[in-house]
Amino acid sequence: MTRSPVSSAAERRLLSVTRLTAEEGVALQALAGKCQQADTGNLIIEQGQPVTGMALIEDGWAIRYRDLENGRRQIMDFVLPGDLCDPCVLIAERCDFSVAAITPLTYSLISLPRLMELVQRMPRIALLLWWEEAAEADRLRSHLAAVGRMSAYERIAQLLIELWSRLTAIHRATDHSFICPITQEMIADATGLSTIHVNRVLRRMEREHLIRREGKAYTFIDVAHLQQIAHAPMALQPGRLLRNRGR
Amino acid sequence: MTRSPVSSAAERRLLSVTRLTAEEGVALQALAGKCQQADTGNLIIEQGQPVTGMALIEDGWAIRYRDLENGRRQIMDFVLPGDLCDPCVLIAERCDFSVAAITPLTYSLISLPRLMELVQRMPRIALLLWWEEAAEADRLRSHLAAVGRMSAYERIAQLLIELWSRLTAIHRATDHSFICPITQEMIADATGLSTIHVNRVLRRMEREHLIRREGKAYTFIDVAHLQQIAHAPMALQPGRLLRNRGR
DNA sequence: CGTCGCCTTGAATCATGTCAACTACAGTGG
DNA sequence: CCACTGTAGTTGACATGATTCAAGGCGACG
Repeated sequence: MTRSPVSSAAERRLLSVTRLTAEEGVALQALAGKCQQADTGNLIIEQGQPVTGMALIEDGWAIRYRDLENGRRQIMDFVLPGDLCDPCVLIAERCDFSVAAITPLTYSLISLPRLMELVQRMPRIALLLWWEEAAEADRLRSHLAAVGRMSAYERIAQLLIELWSRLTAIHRATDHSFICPITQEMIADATGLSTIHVNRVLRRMEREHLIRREGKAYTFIDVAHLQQIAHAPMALQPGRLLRNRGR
Repeated sequence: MTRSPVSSAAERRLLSVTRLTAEEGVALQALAGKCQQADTGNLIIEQGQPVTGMALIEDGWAIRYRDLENGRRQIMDFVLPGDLCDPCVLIAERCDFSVAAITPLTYSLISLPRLMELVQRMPRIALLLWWEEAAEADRLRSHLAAVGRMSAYERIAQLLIELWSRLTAIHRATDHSFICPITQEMIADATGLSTIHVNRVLRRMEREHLIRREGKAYTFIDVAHLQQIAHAPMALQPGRLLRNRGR
């Protein structure tokens, strides 16, 4: 198997076990060729539509969600810079969820044929995508456990901790502060609560000196306590196949 | 790429887009070599432990779940005959969930090294596993949406419909009846409800002539209505890479 | 024939949802 | 500059779905 810049970028990504770094993002993006913009509210992927490619988020936030009847909505997770938007693209005919930008978004789109060709040439890329899929399943399980079995207070603490640690991994959180461009309604749709109750819980956390908020800026005053409330789990670690990168 | 019985079994599975048939199970099991038994309550996979192999369920039921503090528990999904237990094995160092038999269980275990070797030889196997992973993620998303945004009534209807259609796919449900060896406590842990409330909802469904129950046997009296209540989504369909099986 | 797991039911309680009203602020057009 | 509009956040009063507590039933099994 020959080495190419892309392969090494992917492998570095595996090594770091975090989201893609900006550098790696650029490398993969170079491969993809096309770079696109989306405005707040634009759909990147639409529930039920055939998927045409895979998106690598360069900058900005998106949500992955599903619309139910009655206008109900469940947010599966938040898509951050460096995230691969839908690795399932290679595997499934059409997605069962939508992805929408919630801030202005920069992303590069890798078309399906291009991606398939790449995967044929470098099977390790498929492993990377699979790992991405597994990591998402991992987050889904944590999320499910939270929504199914934890109190509103715990769920929201967990969401805040998760966002903070993911942002820290991509160096978008300084110290114990981060900019979080999501509305309380989105927190509600992610945690399975009502908007109003989310507000009450956030205010309670402020009253209890766990967090501070100024507009979209969140600051953790007592991280340890917050983590304890959230019963914060560890993130998925890569296994042998991805770790031993021998020839 | 050479053809082997295993490869063709796997491909048939892809074609059928359902769980593995008994025949295919036997084929893969032959490959695996070891066949094992587990009693009700035995752990197949333990949360946090390094994974040593992948299990293909031959017969019996299991649950995939996570234990939280306070004795709370979230059941992620039910593992049925023909299911591959943890494809994530190739990808992740250790699982973030447990799998426990809830009936006497027959399964074949494919050890990790064996599996890795097989995947090297036949990359399409990796795609199959990946697809399995994607299908599970799909079920997780439906499950999350149900727990986060649907009423107890809807959630339980959805669970019943899901089990019924999965059992139908492997020919373990006749007509509108099936044997469902799960306790109401498990339904509660899967749907994020209390045991008592699960009971009330089930009784209500009986009163409303939606279902009938005799011990572990469930019968749907009004499937259409039940599906409507459940807002039953379609299951994941495989995409191009798996569908076009050209050379 | 006692014990244990599972199911069932009623009454009281609680967490969370709903409704309604109000504030704050940003954008927009006159 | 103002009036207007819309979106997001905040708060109280009240409603309700779901939980908890408590008690009992029923069948399986040693």
